[in-house]
Amino acid sequence: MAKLPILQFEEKIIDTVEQNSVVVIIGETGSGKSTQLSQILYRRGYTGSGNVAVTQPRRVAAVSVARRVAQELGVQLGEEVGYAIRFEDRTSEKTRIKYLTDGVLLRESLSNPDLNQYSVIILDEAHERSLNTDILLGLMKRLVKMRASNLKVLITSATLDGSKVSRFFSNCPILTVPGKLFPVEILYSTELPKSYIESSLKTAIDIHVREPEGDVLIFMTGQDDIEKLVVKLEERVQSLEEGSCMDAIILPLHGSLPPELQVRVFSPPPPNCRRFIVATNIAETSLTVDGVVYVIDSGYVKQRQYNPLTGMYSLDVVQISKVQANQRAGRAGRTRPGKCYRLYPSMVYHDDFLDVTVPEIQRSSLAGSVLYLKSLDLPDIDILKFDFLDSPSSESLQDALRQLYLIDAIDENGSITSVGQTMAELPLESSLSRMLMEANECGCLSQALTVAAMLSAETTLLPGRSKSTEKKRKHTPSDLPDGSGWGDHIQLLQIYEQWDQTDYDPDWCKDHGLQVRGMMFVKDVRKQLSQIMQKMARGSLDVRAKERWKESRQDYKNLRKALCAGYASQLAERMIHHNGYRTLGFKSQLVQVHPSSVLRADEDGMLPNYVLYHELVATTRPYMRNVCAVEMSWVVPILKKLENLNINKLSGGSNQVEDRTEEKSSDSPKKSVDVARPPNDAESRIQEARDRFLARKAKR
DNA sequence: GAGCACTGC
Repeated sequence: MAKLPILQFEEKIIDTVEQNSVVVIIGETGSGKSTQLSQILYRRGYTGSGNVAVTQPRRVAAVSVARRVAQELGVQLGEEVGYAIRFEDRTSEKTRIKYLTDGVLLRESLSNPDLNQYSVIILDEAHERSLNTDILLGLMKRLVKMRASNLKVLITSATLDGSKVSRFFSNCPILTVPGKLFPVEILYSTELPKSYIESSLKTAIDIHVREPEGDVLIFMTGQDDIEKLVVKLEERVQSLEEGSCMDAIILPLHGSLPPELQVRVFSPPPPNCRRFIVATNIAETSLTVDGVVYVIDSGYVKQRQYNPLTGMYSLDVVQISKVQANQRAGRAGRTRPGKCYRLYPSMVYHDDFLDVTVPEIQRSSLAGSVLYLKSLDLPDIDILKFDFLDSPSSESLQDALRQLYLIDAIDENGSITSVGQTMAELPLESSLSRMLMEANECGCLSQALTVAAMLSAETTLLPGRSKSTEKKRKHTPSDLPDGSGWGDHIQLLQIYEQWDQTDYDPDWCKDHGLQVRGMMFVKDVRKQLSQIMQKMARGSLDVRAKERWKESRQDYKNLRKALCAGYASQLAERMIHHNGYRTLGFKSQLVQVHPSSVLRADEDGMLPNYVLYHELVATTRPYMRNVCAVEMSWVVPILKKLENLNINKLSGGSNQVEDRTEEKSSDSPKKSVDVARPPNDAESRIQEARDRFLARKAKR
């Protein structure tokens, strides 16, 4: 077996690490950085006083790389080499090299901020810029100053721009290790296509007819487009003259595909047969398909974004970055020289594409992260001045502070409260952590645990979207409990309680259109949460706990009250004459209850005056997803708190921020509630891009 | 009367 490129750099790496606390290592795909760096340091005695930690953004990566390294060192997994991911810790006293997800390292840092069990911390795949990696980068900067004598930090990245990370760490050295990628020829379109599905189809067939063997990987934005293209490809391939070219297999690949269908891409094709894999960006980093020689890149991706001014999430089709385009192209060069067909002109790539993907920290709600950092209680850290590689906007940080204040996690001066301290220890969104704390006071903790666990698995819980959904639909809704009209949280509770009654029968899930894996995940989460809450719980944590009020009333009043405390920053008030709502908060939004909700209207057809919502999503319209009825008397004190909110004080008074709360909260709705959103799919986006491109070309 | 990129504690 050929030596991995990184091994030729062993001396250089050791020399550099010896002389510096922080080193950036740029290693392209196939350099061996993920498996070899830890072994080099282990071999060279860096595990004398502590262990080597290697973080990974994904669970599967942590497990598979650990397994590989254990094999290479000829040891049992869990002994000298182990891994730790949520629900699974395979390490022991003997462990010297530990692979873990970055989320797990953050949790460890909570109970041991100095992380002194480690002598080396390697942040792998830092270029992916996951929210957790970004927070770890900030923490490492502080940690290397404190532990300069006994800690080494290595940051690895696959992209060529290590200078930014190096500058962040006071110009630390950058080592570059070549990868084992074959050259990939890039072919641009001369125009932006009218339809990117048609254009992908044409390119795919051209490759099939003209090019030698090798699989084709096509990047699309989502399930819908993938299914359309798969159908069209099948038609076209069948209409080709028999014997004119080799056989073809067409495989879809996306996250909502059941795992047994996902793994089909790992079995090699029969001889004289070409595979077409039509995939989302799951094939960009998460899954590596062997045998790909041709890549077709539409240049688009679906990205979830959070707007801190409105509290609204949206899933938008956006142009990819140059880094992403190159990552996609690289997928063609893993086994031999390949080709990448970009369905956009090089001018668009150079002028329109961002250099790097907008990091997750600038696209997410930061309530959880801010609470986490506050809970570390680092004396030298001011949250609004925290040293991030890329700072989130001040709007985003203020949004997080407002949310945390409303749910009592921080006080009016921005200091963490004892409630907030406990909340940070729970692996949940802060709203759900707060609900658990309140439920513990209200005597409904066991129910709240169930609701929190069910919401943690929200997406996997939805009825499977098989083709039979249409038929199932007639039976399923009546089979599932209806939340007694109070709303979706109550329904989730009732679903789990029914499943519990069957002793967690997988068939019961299938019969009721629930995903078995999703429900098993809920069970795991509930168990984990119970363990954490055990030490402070005031009542039973058992699903079947008989709570004192349960027999007499079925209005779930205590649970809804606990929910209201948790969702104090996610409340809405119904309009006077119709069933539209306006959100109560910094910037009022006109929203509607999502049609899938089980919230019930009264005999006059009116919905409750006040509701809480789990999430605000802008799809075809602004919707509240997962709502629950609350009472006005619970809302009033929260509104009072909202009136007195002073963002300058919350921010620690350290920066001059304009307080816009006053003017916004008095806003009265002007527009109708039916604010439809323009279409948001790749074909519409490409039309817009095409218009822009043609206009610009005409000018030149 | 809707609609599901991808991760993770």
